[in-house]
Order: sequence, then C-alpha cells, then structure tokens
Amino acid sequence: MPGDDATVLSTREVLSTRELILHEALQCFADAGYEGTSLNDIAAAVGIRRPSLLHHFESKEALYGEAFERLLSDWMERLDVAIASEAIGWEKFEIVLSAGFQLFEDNPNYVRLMRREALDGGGHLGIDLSAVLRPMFDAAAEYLERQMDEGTFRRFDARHLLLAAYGSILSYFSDAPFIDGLIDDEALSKDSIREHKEHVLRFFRAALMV
Amino acid sequence: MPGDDATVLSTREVLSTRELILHEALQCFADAGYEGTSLNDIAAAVGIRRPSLLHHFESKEALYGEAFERLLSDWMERLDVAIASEAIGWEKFEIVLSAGFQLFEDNPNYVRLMRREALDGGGHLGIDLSAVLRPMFDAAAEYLERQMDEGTFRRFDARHLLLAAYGSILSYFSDAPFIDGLIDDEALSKDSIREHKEHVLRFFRAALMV
DNA sequence: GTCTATAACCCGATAGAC
DNA sequence: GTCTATCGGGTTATAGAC
Repeated sequence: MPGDDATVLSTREVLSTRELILHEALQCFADAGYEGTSLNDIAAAVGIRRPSLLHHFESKEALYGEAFERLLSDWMERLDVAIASEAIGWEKFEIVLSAGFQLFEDNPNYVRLMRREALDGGGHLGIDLSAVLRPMFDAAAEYLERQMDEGTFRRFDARHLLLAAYGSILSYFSDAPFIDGLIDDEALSKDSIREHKEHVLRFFRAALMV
Repeated sequence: MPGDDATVLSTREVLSTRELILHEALQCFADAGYEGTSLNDIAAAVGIRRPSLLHHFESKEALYGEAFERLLSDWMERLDVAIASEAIGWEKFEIVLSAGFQLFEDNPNYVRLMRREALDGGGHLGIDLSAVLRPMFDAAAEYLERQMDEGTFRRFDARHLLLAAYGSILSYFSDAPFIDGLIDDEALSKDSIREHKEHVLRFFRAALMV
C-alpha cells in the first residue's frame, strides 16, 4: 500500500532516529515553510534536543534537501508507473490524473511543501524543480497532442491544458485550510476528495471528448 | 476636513511615507513570505532605518495586516463590479473570470501573498480570508446553479467547478517562477498571460456549453 | 520624523562531557 | 547518540537624542 507517511511506529519495529527526524521535518516544513520552522520545532516533535538533531544532519539546509529529495523521487516513481500504462485515449489521461490525486491524498502535507517550493522558485534547494519535472511534462503534452491529431480529443493547447489541470488539482490540496471555509465539508475528508476528483475528471472529460 | 495649508501639507507627507512603506512591504512579503522578510528588508527598500518604520506601524504584524487588508478590499471592489454585470449566461461567467485574470495580471506579486495566506490558513492574520470571500463564492455558485437549472450550462457541481477554476487561474500566476521552467516563454509575459487566459476560457466554455 | 543605541530574545551551529 | 553550555549572528521592539 502506498503512503508510508502513515506508517505507524510500533514498539517492536522502531525506525532509526534519522528516519524519525526526516518524517517530522517534512511535517514541520510543510506546515510552516522553511523559514517558519526552527530546528527546535523539529527536535521537539522528535523528542530530542536541537544539538542531537545536528548530529544526524550537518545543517538545516541539508536536512531540508534530503527530505525534499526523498519526497520528489517517491512521487516521480509513482507517476512513472501511471505514465507507462498501456491504456489509450481518455482512459490513460484518467489514469494519470487519478495517480496525481492518489499521490496527494496519501501525502496531504507534502503537497504544501511542493507548493511552497513552486512559490519560491526553488530558492532553498540546489535542484531545479521544474527541470526535474519537465521531461514528464513534455511527455504528457506530446501524448495529448497525439490524441488531438488523431481526433480523439478536442484540440486545445496541450501545455496550457496541463497547467490548468496541475493548478486545479494541486490547489485543492495545498489550499485545503482555506477551502475548508468555502465549502461545508472538510476539504481533505475522504468523501470530499473523491467528490472533487470525480468532478474534475468529469469536467475534463466533457471538455476534451468530442 | 478643512484646515490651514501647513496642516494639509504635513498630513500629505505623512500619508505618502506610510503609503511608500505599505507598497514596499507588500512587495517584500509577496517575494519572501511573512517569516522570510525582516523589517530591515522593508526599511532598506523604503530608504529609511528600521526604527523609523516602527514609528509608522506599531509592529510587524500590524504592518502586514494593514497591507493585506488594503489588497483584499481592492480586489473585492473590482470583483464586485464584474459580478454586478448585467450580462447573462456564458458572457457573465467570462466577464468574472476575465476580471480575475486582469486582477492578477495587474498585481502579479500580490497573488503570491494571497497564495501564502491560503497555504498557512490565515495564520498571520486576525481576519479569516475564506469567511471574507465566502459571500462571493456563494453568489457565484448560485449563479452557476441557476444557469444549470435553466439548461444554459451542462450540469456540474457548482462549488467544485469554482474551486477548479480558482486553482487553475491562481496557480498560473502564483507558481510563475516554477512554470517558467516548464514552458519556453516567460509565464508572466503579456503574450503568455493572454494565451493562458484564452485557453482557460475556451476550455471552460467547451465543458460548460451544451 | 528620523536617527543611534540598546534591550531581550531566538536562531543555527559548535565544543566537549557522558 | 544524546546531552549541557555557549558562541555569534539575526530578529523585533523600545528609549531617548536631534
């Protein structure tokens, strides 16, 4: 089952301290951003003192970088599986979008971390987020264009279409605290997520299918 | 209101300094977030020292709050005009969406500030962002539902539809540094914005119109 | 209104004992 | 691996001179 974020720490199978730190650090960074979280916050969440933390990671930036890289590689791995699917036409598009939703549903906090990186333009990190994701973006755009050429999809600008999909899906998760106040249900409840996913898929289908 | 010339002049000077501080503060907060900007940064941008800044605003939080409230009321005023339009059917929907685009295009930096507020759930502020915007959100949803009842629009969940539109439009502006790396043009160039706007409108039209 | 000087605090990071 | 203690630098905010 995906989503080892939800892994429960049993008393028998204890995770290494490093792993514990990475887990809590991601939570804190997602909640308050890079500048907004101190090593004290992370150390307190783990249950150790700040200097002990810096014994495992040589700096705050190193800790952030490692946590973010782990998240990113996990996401790319899962998206690759969806993209490699042999489905065709609308079904394949639906599979990829669903994978995106599942990704975010399994790691609701991490979405906000990704969003903060996009906002800052990757300032905290050496790696260029858009450069890493661009191959996937190009592949998806080319797939859409092929479908439009074949007449399976109505013709749109594939890249702007993908950007619109990216924004509408990601925002629902990243802005959940804000959206909570706009709708009556809790945005991140299982029912609300399913409802939003089904709506977005139905909406894109109506626009794309001739 | 009436007063001798000296009083008027000095009042104007006070306001212009305050105004200058508010302007630079918005820029800084949008660029680096609340925690990421220091009063030194703002003071340097204005060209004064930090203590002088705190002579005009009693705290960093007060400065942030006032800047944000001004931005918010400006936006609501402009959106109200669009919503009060007497157009009907698709045209009215297009007018409101276009107003949103124009809003963001005119204040590209402020979009990022709004996004940061949505991410944090309004942590820095006393005011509840979603509570302020909810009346507009409800009005828009009821308008959409009326159109669907009349058969002008294909039936979707109006609220999830609005959330999707909100995400796809806002993200394009807020994540511009990230999107720059995904497309070949600059995301916030006049041409790119017009292109994205026209695409989103055409896309929503294809999905909504029966 | 703006300034210098300073108070009080929190931060990341290091040194060294256990 | 974890701790106490501490350094050096940053922050907001205040006091008081000009």
